[in-house]
Amino acid sequence: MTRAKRASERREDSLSRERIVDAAIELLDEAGEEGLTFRALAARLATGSGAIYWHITNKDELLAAASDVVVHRALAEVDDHASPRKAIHGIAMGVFEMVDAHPWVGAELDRHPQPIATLRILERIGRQVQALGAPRGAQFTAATVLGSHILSESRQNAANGRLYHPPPDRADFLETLAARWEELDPDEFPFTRSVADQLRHHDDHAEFLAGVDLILAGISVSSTGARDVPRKPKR
Amino acid sequence: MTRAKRASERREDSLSRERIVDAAIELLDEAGEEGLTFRALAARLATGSGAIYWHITNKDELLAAASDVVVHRALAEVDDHASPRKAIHGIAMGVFEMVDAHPWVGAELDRHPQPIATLRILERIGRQVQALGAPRGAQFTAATVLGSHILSESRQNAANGRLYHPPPDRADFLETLAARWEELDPDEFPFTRSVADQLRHHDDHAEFLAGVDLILAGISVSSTGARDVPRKPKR
DNA sequence: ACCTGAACACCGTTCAAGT
DNA sequence: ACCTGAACACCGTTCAAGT
Repeated sequence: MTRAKRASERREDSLSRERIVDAAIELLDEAGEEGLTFRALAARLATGSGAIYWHITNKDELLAAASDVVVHRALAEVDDHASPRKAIHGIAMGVFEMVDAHPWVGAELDRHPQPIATLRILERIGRQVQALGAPRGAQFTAATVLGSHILSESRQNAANGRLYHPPPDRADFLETLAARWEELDPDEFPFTRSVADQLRHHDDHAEFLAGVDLILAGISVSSTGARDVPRKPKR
Repeated sequence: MTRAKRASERREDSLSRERIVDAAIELLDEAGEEGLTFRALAARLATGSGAIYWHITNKDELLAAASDVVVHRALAEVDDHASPRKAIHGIAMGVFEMVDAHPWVGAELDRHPQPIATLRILERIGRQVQALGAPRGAQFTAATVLGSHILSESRQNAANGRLYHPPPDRADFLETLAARWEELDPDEFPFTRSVADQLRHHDDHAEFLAGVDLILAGISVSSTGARDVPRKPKR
């Protein structure tokens, strides 16, 4: 056993699922989703493209594994021990910054339904929803809504960041966006036009957390409303 | 002018952006995202693949145009004239069913940030948020949160529906999902495991609208809180 | 102006052949 | 058991040549 282990580690440059996934993450971070090809990956690992298939089923599995690693690492750094509201803010910001640093994760997380990485996020949010005292039947809804807000907003932010190369000045970007919205047809887009100007003073982080708090407010209303109902009805 | 118009309509099988987009929608509905290739599209339109490029810039633009048409049609059938809450439910269900019928739209809508189709949805929701009396500064947040919930949940539902071929019995699918969640590591996934059993009696539509109402509750709290603040402060 | 279809520069994946 | 790299069956996109 010790011998077997030593044997597999003897050449630390030998191929392994872990090394492949790490190299894939590097490639994704450097060159984006289109930068991850089996040929480029094989070149980086100094092997043939076919070798990768001995360790990994296909590209989908590779992307899922890469996402899982990145999400896992990001969540490991989030501190849960504050109040539920603060902990949820912490999780939200952790995910936000993780997707900002690895934009491809955002796309991957909802390409497929419920990959393990998404469950990890749901789990961490759900624990805080429980701590918040939400009734049992409402916890799933609450966690899901929080999760989809966090992921959507994170993805949106990351996508905006990578839209142009090189990334323009933040204020310029918002100005361009606001101007575009203001050019929309007044008959078709009255609401969108009416909020366009707010984009000019848009604070991503503040807006993001305001959304989280809006949902938290909804949760606390639902909780108080339903808390009177005993789990096992008396009659 | 009449002559020019007649000339362009003389052969109703001549290529046009509109015909290309319609054919693309057909192909996407029949064969999914991977079914849309320029070769297949050209075959269906009885032309060469290069001809399409005279009318459309590239595949991204084609997907965006196809999504816009489908979203536009779906929203046109939604009735806005009920109470704001009912109208928002109507928009939500309209989007939900549209994505269920055209699963590829769900993926497309958040592949790129703010394509026109997403703005259409935001617009319709935003009008109702205004009607709800949300304060000016909170409208954007409220509409965004509602929009991301609606799109996430719709996409999730559609993705689940297409996961297996042929689609299994609904109850079987939920049972499988619940069982998988219950097999997760108890130390890593206590919350997820604790709600797994609820999946067995999961009602998609009810859960979806419960999420919408949760957010609406949050909006009304924020609104009452802020409504006292006059738009133009007196001092 | 608009269409044709071969050609280009790629992909993911497979597989006989090696060690 | 694990790796190699050529080969297969595709893609999106371009472009000279046609009408």
